[in-house]
Amino acid sequence: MSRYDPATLEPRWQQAWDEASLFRAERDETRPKYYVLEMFPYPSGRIHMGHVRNYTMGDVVARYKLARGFNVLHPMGWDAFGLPAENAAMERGGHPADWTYANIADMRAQMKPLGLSIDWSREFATCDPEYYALQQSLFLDFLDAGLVYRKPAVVNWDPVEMTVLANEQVIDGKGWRSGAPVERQERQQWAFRISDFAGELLDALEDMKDWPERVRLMQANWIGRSRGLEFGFETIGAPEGFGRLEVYSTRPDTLMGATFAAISPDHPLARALEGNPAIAAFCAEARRSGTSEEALEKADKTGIDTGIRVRHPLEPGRELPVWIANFILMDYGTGAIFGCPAHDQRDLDFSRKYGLEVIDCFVARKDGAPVENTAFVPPKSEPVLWLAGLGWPETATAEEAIAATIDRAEAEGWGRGVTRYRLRDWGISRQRYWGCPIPVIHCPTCGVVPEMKENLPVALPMDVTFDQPGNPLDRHPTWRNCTCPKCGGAALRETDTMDTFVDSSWYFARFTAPGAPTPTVAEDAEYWMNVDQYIGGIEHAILHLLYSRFFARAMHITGHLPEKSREPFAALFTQGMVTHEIYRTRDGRGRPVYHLPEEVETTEGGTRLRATGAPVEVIPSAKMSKSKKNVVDPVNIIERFGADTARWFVLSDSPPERDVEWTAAGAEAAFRHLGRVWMLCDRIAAMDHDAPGTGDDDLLRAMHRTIAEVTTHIDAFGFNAAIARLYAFTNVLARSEASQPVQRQAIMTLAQLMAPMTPHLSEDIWAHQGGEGLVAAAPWPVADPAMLETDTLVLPVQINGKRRGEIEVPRDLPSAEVEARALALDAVARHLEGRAPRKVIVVPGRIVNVVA
RNA sequence: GCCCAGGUGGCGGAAUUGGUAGACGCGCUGGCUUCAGGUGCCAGUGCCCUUACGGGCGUGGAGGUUCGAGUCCUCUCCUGGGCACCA
Repeated sequence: MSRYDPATLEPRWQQAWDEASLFRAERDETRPKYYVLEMFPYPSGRIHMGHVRNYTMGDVVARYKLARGFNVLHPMGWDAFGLPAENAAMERGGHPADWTYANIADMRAQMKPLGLSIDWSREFATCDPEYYALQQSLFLDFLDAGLVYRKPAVVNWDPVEMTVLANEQVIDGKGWRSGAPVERQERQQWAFRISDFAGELLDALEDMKDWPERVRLMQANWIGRSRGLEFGFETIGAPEGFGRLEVYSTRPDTLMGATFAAISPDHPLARALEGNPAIAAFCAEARRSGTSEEALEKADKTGIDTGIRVRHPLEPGRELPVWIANFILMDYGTGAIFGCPAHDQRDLDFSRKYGLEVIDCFVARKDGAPVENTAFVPPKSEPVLWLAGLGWPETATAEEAIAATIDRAEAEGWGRGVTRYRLRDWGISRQRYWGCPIPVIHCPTCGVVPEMKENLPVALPMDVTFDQPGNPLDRHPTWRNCTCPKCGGAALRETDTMDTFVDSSWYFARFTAPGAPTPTVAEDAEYWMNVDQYIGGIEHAILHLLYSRFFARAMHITGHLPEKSREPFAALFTQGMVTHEIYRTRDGRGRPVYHLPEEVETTEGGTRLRATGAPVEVIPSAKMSKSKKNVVDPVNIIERFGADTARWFVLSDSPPERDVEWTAAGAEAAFRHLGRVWMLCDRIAAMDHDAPGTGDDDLLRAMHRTIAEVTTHIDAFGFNAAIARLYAFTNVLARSEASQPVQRQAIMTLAQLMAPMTPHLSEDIWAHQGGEGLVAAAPWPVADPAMLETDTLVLPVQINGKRRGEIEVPRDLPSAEVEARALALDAVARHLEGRAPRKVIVVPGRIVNVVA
């Protein structure tokens, strides 16, 4: 008897699939297509268990759909632009392109042994000049269609590195590398007009039933539609040109409680006042904090009185002070608000800090007390008792009061109702080298001029260094120099590159025609689009997916995608992370020291270091991270156990949408199980073909039930539950004494049902049992409904909702008879203690409950 | 701070529309095989009381709806994720 040896078995079958071109996707209008896509990876150089899980899930879907007769498209590529390549160049020298392509080669070599059913002929990287040239042509088409413009936007500027920093690179207001205080700076930025699509992107979510509810909710909140009042305050003492101050509020019902107005430090009025050194100093300080919403919300609320005042629109005699406040965002609304401290916690904190007045507009209907240190903010649909209403009923809800205020403002002409979105336009300019150059030219005579399509790509120069601060494109001796496409005069190239989210916003469309000279090909897009199943991490729930939805619309408007592709992802699945325990000890000074899994051992006495026997603290279920040393390298796992074990384990232990904890014991158990299945196959092959067996029918019934259950679970993405059924069936088969032909049928069906998860082992079993062709190409087994029926049922019998016994009854026994048999049970008689039951509930085919 | 998700045995988790809580796996315990280098097989395993029969308690906590709640409702605690230049 030979041993289960994945190291020899797996490469053999990968070669067989290759030779059969089994996963090569060809357009074929006579067959239904199925496009399954996993979010493509960033080429960091090493695959991790998260990749294994993500791509295994996609592979299960792809292989299953292939077996169900679909023409499957399952491609792979690389999200290859981005900061890490530049950081590597800075730290180690070399060029980002070399680093990136070497990483891609390494990662591809690590992925291939997983045996994924990928059409590798369609592979590309977003940093390929062929890809970004087409992205530049899309940009020009978008520009032409009015979907792109330039606007000033606020960025994190590191004055030492002379570069713009990502939010994650700003730590406590300082640059992560330089340690220099970061400044908020306004720069001209290219932006996509995604906010023009805000309403549409929001409304369309409604129909996207095959997206997770929470992702749709997160996107809806992100887009953030609100209805409010916009109006202008008349100002007193403001500089020339600032006669009115436009404000926006979603709570105009609290206007009578307004006690101050506040503007963003980036508001034009604030800038106009910077002649005052105190104001200039305040604004400079405010701009020093990060630009993220989180940083603004968490920062202490501070402000400065400008000395300017505004007139209350309904009580012209009342004047409100105008403050500059650090928590007002220039990007939202008009960058100016009126503050009503009684009904907004931030405004209240601010008012208490600076001694501003607090006026209650309404109080709770029961025990309504004036506001002290907690703002009164009940749900808008709740009736409240109005102290400062504007003619609406004394117990109106905020919703009613808001509508009434807007109506009145419009009737009296001092304000208007406005629907606004929280969603801002998508700023795509990055002052970085390793990205897709924005194909425009700055001409001293013609201004901003698009590059001509025949000159694309605007290619990144290779002769650059990263040893000085700033963007290498800015300081390149010749790259910027060009001629203006309009007037032919000397001009300069744009040195900003595009946000890498642009690269990933259309790669799924490019996969439908990866070699074409145009971004897409109509026939291919028409046939392959949309992505039937998209799979990726929840961390992309908002940005990547929202940008892609916008991009698909923009590509439709510019003629690159069909109408149906406005929503490019028919179904979305968000998978959880792979986690692992962290092993921690403390050094002499109490600082944490982390240990690799192989450095520790767990016995009855607890977990200890192998080397010293020192006790180790175990922290469960932590995201794998190099600094915590709790990473498991898939390459090592595949070497030791084979790809099928890795695939089986990452699917088996947790529901796909949740995190899975990698454990060495679990991986070993998976390996042992696959070995058992393999030996089972061997045993069945060696059986006497003609010897009589017992229990043929039982085994066949179990087999058909397993087919039905596994199929249902795979359809519902319940891979862990499918695997549980496969375990159970394997146990049944292992104990079966059925005849050889029936056992052979059972093991071959088992191989088929396991094939999406463990494709190599399944091929081997299939071949061993004399199956025809490749199991990967065999049609999916179908359960015989007649074999799923049973003649009798076991019904639990409850007394007052507690299970006390069970009865076995014929399937179609009438309820009255079921009731009689249940009452005849000893346990029922004992609990009734001679009394008649008050009620008996019989749920046919389910349960009997006796109410005593 | 705001938004979202999740809490079920020692562990990962299972459980059509509200209908036998703990499937399946890990771990652990006992036994068999004698395999000496990660073996196989059998049995048991939520907690507590009980020799047994049987009983009580159990899905983060508190209340509620129901013949019946892991599932529905209200409040609450804890953990994880996202927050626009990380990809």
